[in-house]
Amino acid sequence: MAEINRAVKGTNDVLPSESHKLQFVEGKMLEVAGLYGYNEIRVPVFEHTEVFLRSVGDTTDVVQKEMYTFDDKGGRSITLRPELTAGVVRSAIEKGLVNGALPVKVCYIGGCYRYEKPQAGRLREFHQFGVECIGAASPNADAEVISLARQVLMSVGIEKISLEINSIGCPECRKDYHKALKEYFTANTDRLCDTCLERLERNPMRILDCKSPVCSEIAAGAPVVTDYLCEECREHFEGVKANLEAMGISYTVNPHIVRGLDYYTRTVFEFISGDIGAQSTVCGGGRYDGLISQMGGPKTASLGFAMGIERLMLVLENQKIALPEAAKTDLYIAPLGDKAQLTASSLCAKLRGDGFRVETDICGRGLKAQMKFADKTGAKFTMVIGDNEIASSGAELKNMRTGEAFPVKFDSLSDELYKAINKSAFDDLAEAIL
RNA sequence: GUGGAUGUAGCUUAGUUGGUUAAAGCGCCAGUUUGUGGCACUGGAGACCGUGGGUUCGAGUCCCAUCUUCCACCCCA
Repeated sequence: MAEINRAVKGTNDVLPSESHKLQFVEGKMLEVAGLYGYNEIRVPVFEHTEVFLRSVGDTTDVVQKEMYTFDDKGGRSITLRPELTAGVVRSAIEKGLVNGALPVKVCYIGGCYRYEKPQAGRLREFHQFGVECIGAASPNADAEVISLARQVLMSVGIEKISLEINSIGCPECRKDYHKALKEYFTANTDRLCDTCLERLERNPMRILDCKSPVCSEIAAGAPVVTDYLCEECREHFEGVKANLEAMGISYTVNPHIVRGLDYYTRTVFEFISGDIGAQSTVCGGGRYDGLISQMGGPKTASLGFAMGIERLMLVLENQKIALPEAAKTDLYIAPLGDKAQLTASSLCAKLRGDGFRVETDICGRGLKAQMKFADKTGAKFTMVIGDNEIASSGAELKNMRTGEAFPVKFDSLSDELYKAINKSAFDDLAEAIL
């Protein structure tokens, strides 16, 4: 197929028959975030490349080989955001949010771009929902953010998902840990895979989540981060766990979760589903106490998470979790002839003004074809208008589910329709219960 | 970036050992006499058989390349 009618590799179209599901899920995200005091922030899809180099980290795979980077016509190096934290933090510093009332609590929904090889749950354009809590150092902030993520998942109907947490310490205690790790892995140098040999120099913690059987076998016996935490980090981690328990949130400590973005400190966590293939992390996040100052702002303890919306939708699909149906047309008006068409247009305008979902023929089709269309699109009611109806200023309102019809007057149509819709919904509900 | 699988109408597929105008179901459109959907019947539109090469008298069918999609590695949401 020619490029002109082919979507770019790794991109996805959300078709009109599917979009209501996303609207529902995104609505829940914003709603739950609101319950915790988070308001939406919207930041640009692209930033100066430097923003990501400094935050995400120039040793990460994301920065090294996955970014969409280009020079704009003004000679600036621009990058399509591979994640949203960097831009949000940049904005919070630039617009002075970090100098206002703390904590700054924001959430976001938006597209992210990474040049990766697509597979299940991994796209080149994908969407994240996330929150950032800037200026909160206490462990109950960590637990609250985790609770928020969990409530979002539950609000869309997901129950089968596990939470794993870990603490990777602060830069201070991590030094000791890195040293211990290096000693341990250096003793096994001959058996590690090539990439892990490189990691040994740059970031030995990454060896811990290497999937190669040999490396993971070696990693299984490696020193555990949580044994190397300094007193403050240890206390913080204990505080996080105590708060999670107080909120009735079950978790498992997995000392091998190491987030791939450089800015994380102390608490890191993931929500993991076994139902969506190899890309099992639906939500990942943690604390990044050093990031704000690293980006040129004041020293501000902060944390957040990001949730992959496409992955979340995969979980819903694979766990067969039902979502609300798309809204249907309330009334389809079928006119017969030109004069009736004008009357139909007039009635449509009135009803739509009153907030009803109303459709009429815009293809010049015959009555039968119009009824078929109304049926296929799931219209709740139909109404045929011809010369007789114009003369009497009234018509029959037909319930498409039951086939019943009853007369209504044009001048009280909104009221009649309102009643009919409610009665029908009530009858359907009663029928469903019985 | 590395591996494996896939690719025929909008969708799901058939297409025998390569042989003339590439089938079917669903969907779509229009009809089956006078102003009413869901059923049935009839008809119609719609495919350069992913793309480009090659082998051959002849290729949807064989070979090569390339792209897409899918799956895994890697990475991460």
